[in-house]
Amino acid sequence: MDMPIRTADNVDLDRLGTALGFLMRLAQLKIYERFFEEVGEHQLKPGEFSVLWVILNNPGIRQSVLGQRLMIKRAHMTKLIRALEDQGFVSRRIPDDDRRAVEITLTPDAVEKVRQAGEWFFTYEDSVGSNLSAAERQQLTGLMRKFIGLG
Amino acid sequence: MDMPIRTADNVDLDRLGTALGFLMRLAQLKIYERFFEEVGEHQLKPGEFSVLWVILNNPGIRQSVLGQRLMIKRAHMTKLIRALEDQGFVSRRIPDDDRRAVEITLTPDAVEKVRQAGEWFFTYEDSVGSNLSAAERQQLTGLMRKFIGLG
DNA sequence: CAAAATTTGTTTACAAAGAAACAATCTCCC
DNA sequence: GGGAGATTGTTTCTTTGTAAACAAATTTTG
Repeated sequence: MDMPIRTADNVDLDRLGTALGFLMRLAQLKIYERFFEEVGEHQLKPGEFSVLWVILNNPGIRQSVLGQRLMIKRAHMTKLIRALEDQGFVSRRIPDDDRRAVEITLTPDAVEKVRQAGEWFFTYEDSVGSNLSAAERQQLTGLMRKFIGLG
Repeated sequence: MDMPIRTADNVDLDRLGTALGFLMRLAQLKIYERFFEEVGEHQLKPGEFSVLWVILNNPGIRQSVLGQRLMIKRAHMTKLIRALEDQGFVSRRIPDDDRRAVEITLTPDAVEKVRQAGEWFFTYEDSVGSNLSAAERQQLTGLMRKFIGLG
């Protein structure tokens, strides 16, 4: 009878509780939070790592393409790349091909660093969704890929 | 041979392409982007709406509990609630019970507004994931709920 | 019961991300 | 070839969200 809600479990989300967009926002926040609890200050944040990983696997990729694939806006990408350049991770090159564009490559030093970062990053990623069964987890991954429009 | 990646579809994500955390970040960005394309400036942003919706369904809920459920940090919640109060959507009340806490309720005017906002909000939410079959979509919703630890 | 520790919310200072305006280059089409 | 329009990246300004230090109230504990 009109008792104020005192614990998060008692909160009635109503239709919000089955709204996909809402659920995904929650999921992402949860993953991000646990990432910092567990991986802590392992120097590279998820956003930075994903940028570096994609550059590792696609040397010479253009800034615009990188941004499209990772859904990072141009203005923000400029800042990210500059920061990574300042840290000596990447180098930029203007192709003769199209002198507006910028091609990004890992520096020789960074190649090994990023591979190593991949070790713990994917170890963490593999632990995401461990409250699901293996089958469910795989199903979820597949559905997410289809949802996004990958593969 | 060594041709720079020119289109997003050609980008090789390698293991990142099946990493759940990464996929969810992408999914959420995609949903958010489409939200603004389609719903545009329908006055209420997703974050604001979800706060108001939860207050509607849990009158007198405490700020801290609201934050826990929606994964919004205390500092940020303070700002959100104050903004909503300035717009006349919510009122705050200090319970005798615990004079540190704040109980939030919708103003009488806001109740109808939020119900109406629910109309278009959930219409949009229902359209999320329409590139999946109905069965897949339902499966995805269920897996997401389990993943998050709901229900 | 009183001091210590915890919880709740606010404030201030900062980081992450986006929007809009801009400059440079390139493409298209007459 | 030469302008109109599109693309690419940068800059500046604003929004959104977090972190850390704080104040007030509450709970715990010796």
